[in-house]
Amino acid sequence: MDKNDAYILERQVGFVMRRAVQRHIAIFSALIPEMTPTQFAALAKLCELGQASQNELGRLTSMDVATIKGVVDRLRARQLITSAPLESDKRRLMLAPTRKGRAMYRKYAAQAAEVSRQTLAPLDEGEQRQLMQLLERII
Amino acid sequence: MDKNDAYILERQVGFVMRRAVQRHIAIFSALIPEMTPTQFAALAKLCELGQASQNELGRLTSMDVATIKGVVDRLRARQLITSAPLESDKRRLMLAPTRKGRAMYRKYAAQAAEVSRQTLAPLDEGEQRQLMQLLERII
DNA sequence: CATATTTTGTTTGTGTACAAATAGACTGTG
DNA sequence: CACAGTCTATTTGTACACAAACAAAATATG
Repeated sequence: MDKNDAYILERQVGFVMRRAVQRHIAIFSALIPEMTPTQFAALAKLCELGQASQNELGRLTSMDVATIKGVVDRLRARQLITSAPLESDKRRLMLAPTRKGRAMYRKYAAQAAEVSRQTLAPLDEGEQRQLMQLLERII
Repeated sequence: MDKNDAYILERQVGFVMRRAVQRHIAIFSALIPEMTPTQFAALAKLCELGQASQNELGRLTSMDVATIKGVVDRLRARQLITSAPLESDKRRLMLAPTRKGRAMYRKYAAQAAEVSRQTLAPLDEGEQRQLMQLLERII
């Protein structure tokens, strides 16, 4: 194996992305210690939609069925959302934010935007746009 | 709140990075089902170093003490690495890859590079370099 | 030299994340 | 209508990821 072919961990996208996510999560939990990024994502999406079934919410927030279940359980335990089986389709568990959940979302939406700003702070505006566009293309 | 100030989940760096990491991990586990990205990272770094203490390896692979312990335990259970307390510093647990571990690393190093290529495949070469540089700056 | 501090590793608890198996409810097609 | 296939949700098991608390060993400092 040539030296130029050497596998260098620090130069692999996966490794660099993992570290960038770690920093992002650290910023998030410093600014919003009350909940995790995942929980906030689910709550935010549910507030945007008004209501959604559990699987639906999972798909829209990129969480698989087992993951969204855990997130929903924890949000419900904190009374940020409610869940009720749907009459017209007894498989579905319809979710909706509670008043407390909507208040929580409103309270932290600006902070959550600030998390994004701080995460991207080392870059200028053009670079930030570039990074977002490049990331969106490798999803 | 103005419409332009609205919090849009899909436009937050954290969300986009999380999805990009999900795709990357899916590619990794399709190409290298025998181990996880994290395990491969630890094994690769240990093969590069020859030996290292557990905490040292954790720092170099960006895993905290609890995480690296679990990863090391699993690698050791599969006899890919060995661990032994160091005589000269009895706190330290010195790790080293086994012959089997080095063989595993050699076997999959090329595949791991291919994982990076496939992850970045939607981008041309210049864009790939750009993305890597931008990511490295937000770590 | 004695003790305060730091470092290494372990343990426990919580929270993603995904695979696979299961059960119940719906839908489409013959 | 029957029933095959699909969809929703749950459960179990494995694997990161981090915080906090702890013990033992090493180092620094007075």
